[in-house]
Amino acid sequence: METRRIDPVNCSVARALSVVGERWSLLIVREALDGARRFGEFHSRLGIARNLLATRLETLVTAGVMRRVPYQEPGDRQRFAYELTEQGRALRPTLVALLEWGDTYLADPQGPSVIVRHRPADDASSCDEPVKVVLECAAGHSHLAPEDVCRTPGPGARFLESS
Amino acid sequence: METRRIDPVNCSVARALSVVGERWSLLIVREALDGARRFGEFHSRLGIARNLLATRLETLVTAGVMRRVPYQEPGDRQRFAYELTEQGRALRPTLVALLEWGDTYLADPQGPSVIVRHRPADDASSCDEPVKVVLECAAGHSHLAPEDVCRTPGPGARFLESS
DNA sequence: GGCCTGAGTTGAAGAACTAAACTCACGAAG
DNA sequence: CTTCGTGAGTTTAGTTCTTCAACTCAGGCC
Repeated sequence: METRRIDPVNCSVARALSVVGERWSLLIVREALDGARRFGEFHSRLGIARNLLATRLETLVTAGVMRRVPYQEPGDRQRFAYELTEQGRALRPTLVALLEWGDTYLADPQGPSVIVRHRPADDASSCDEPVKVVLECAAGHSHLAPEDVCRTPGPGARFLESS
Repeated sequence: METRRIDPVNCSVARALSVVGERWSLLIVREALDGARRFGEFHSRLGIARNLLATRLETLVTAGVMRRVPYQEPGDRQRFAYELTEQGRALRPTLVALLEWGDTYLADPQGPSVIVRHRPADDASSCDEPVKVVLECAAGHSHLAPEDVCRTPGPGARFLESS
């Protein structure tokens, strides 16, 4: 029998990248996690072209990563802001993983420009220690090395016959 | 005093994305983590255009994510294969995080097509339980929610005066 | 009314991506 | 020694995506 391979196109990584894999998407999400809400904030923080920002925000809203909400500053007309949905906030681990990778291998000589810290919103138990992303299995083994994990087919796997 | 904001361009996420943020880069790394080594393997698994694959592999090699190594099949001439460096393998947590996000929010109705399992290379302690990515702070608080972390300036931070 | 501001939209030029045909180096077959 | 087959790219032409700059649009303010 031929060895079977998991179809690499029917994969959540590919689907995830089709939503947040475009050039500015993850940076927009990062700024949103950091508190950006308005069109102009994203524009001036990132320096992204305005039309592209409009397109990206629309894509992210359509994908359910962000939400377009009306707001009104006193003495100003109604405008729209963009905020993350729960789905969007769930990208935090991905961004922390990328940040860590960048810090480790592409570091600024000065050191990292950003440190992610444990600081709950209610600030009651202000811990403030740096946060890392770790791989952990369901049996409780933690801090797995990249070599200690492998991909296996799941229930939705399609296969390709290797030719 | 004006509130100071961390310069969002001088950031490891942005630097990381400049290396692996292009359309196919992370999928190439994923296939490499799954054992792909040769030009044709990447090409047929991903369906990426050949010229683009050549360009991406060159970019990844230049960036230190992959390495070009000569190999020779018996009765064939010498060719080149591409394998991940340690820097490339370190992208595993990023890919697991993306996979998890995709599984959670963009799932195939059949269920996930890929499950990442704890299975060390030497297979001695074959645990095989599914692996997740978790946020953990240096004080040992684990399984932090996205809301429980925040970004703070590090030693290499540049600031922008908000205008 | 005329001016200002934030939030987009439009349009032209340049860069990136796709697809398919082409080249190249070698080993094997005749 | 000539031809054929194969893996690994390269070339080229066409399409799509990004960028940049200029323009529009709606309301508030003078």
